[in-house]
Amino acid sequence: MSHTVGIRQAQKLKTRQAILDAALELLEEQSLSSLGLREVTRAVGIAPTAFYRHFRSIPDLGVALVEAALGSLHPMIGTTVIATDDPEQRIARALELIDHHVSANPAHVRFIARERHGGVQPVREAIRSQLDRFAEEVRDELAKDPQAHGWSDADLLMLAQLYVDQMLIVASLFLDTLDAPAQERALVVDRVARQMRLIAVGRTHWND
Amino acid sequence: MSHTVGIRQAQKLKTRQAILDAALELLEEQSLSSLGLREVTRAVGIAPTAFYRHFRSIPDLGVALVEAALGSLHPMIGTTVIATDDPEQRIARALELIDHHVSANPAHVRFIARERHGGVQPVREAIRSQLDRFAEEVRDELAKDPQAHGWSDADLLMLAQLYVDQMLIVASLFLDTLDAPAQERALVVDRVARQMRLIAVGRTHWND
DNA sequence: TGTACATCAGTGAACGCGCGTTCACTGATGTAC
DNA sequence: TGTACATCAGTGAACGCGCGTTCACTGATGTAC
Repeated sequence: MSHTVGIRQAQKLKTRQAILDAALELLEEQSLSSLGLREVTRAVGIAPTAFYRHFRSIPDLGVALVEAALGSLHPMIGTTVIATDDPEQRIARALELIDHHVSANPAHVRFIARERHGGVQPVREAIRSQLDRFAEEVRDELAKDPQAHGWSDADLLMLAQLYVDQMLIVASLFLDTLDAPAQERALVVDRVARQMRLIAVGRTHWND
Repeated sequence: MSHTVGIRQAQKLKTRQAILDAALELLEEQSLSSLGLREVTRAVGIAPTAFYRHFRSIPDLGVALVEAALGSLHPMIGTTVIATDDPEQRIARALELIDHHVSANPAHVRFIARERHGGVQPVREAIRSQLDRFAEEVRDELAKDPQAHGWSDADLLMLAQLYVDQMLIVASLFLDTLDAPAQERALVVDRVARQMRLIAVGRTHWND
């Protein structure tokens, strides 16, 4: 009656996750295009051939990592973009969310930054596809804002894309600053906050 | 009397350049961290061991490529930033210059985009160092502009950094659009022009 | 100008090593009756 | 519930191959006299 997950399937998922975790850790210090299949399985503690039970190749594993890194982020878009009416609080809230995410998932963020323009085409495409989705979702959120009156759909999309690119730049800066002294970190946060403020000012006066 | 360059030295420089060229071409389809020494020398048509007469390692070659890709670009900063008083023409001129540069040096641009966050630390650091110099140079140009009245040095630097980041995003977009139909290309140009326009608007009203 | 020696860019053989992939296998889990 | 068979995640040996690096070398170029 109760169709349990199945011991076999559960174990398989566990191994698959172990492969993803090990790969992500190895990728902190190298690119996907130089990651070895044997290197990964050695880190997991399984035979090299077991890899093929889960992925066809390393690029295939990379595409799965893109999904793991970005797939779960879409629900966050809504809460980040709207948040509050005060622009200053909006910026602070966004930076805080990015900061938390980077601190909690540094390897995921590094992987995306590295492979977005990396040497493995299917992975580049998977990342681009996810980022395009983010831009559309941000645009849809922006459209709900009363400030969006008088904005064409094209203008909303270009602003959304600007925000998405900025989000990645900020995430990458935060990543590079993870081990830096708090003082230096504060300078970076201050700087990106100013940049987002300038964009907000441009947004306010766009239709002047 | 006339100290000629020396046949030996001239030939050595020629081989060195051939190595750099071959590496750059191989890097169109892969990352530096997976580029092989033998792969490069095979493409050049020299023995693998000859590589060591010019570079200590592949990362060392990568650092030389950074210099080749970005070192000659500094003089361009001045002409790009000032150019004209009309903001709209300034944007058009900047996009044109980036377009020309990407069309003329696609492999250089791809290399920088790929390795900026790539898996080879000394190369990442060389790129970052060059980009920091660009930001300072842009800031210095911005400071000369009458529009810079009432701007703190920190504000000028954050704007300069925004411009440099934007320049890289635009270069990367142009690169991805090199083989695209003219129509799609025009859409991308239009979009980034709008984004730069929004930043210009933000700049104009920054001290309101 | 000619000669004798020094330099050094590029060669080619050799090395040990880790790679990705194949294959037949094992044994625990799943399923049909 | 028990039994007999099917499935399939993970194994381990084997393969051919290209890798980075070492070393002693060659022969054209450079230099001192």
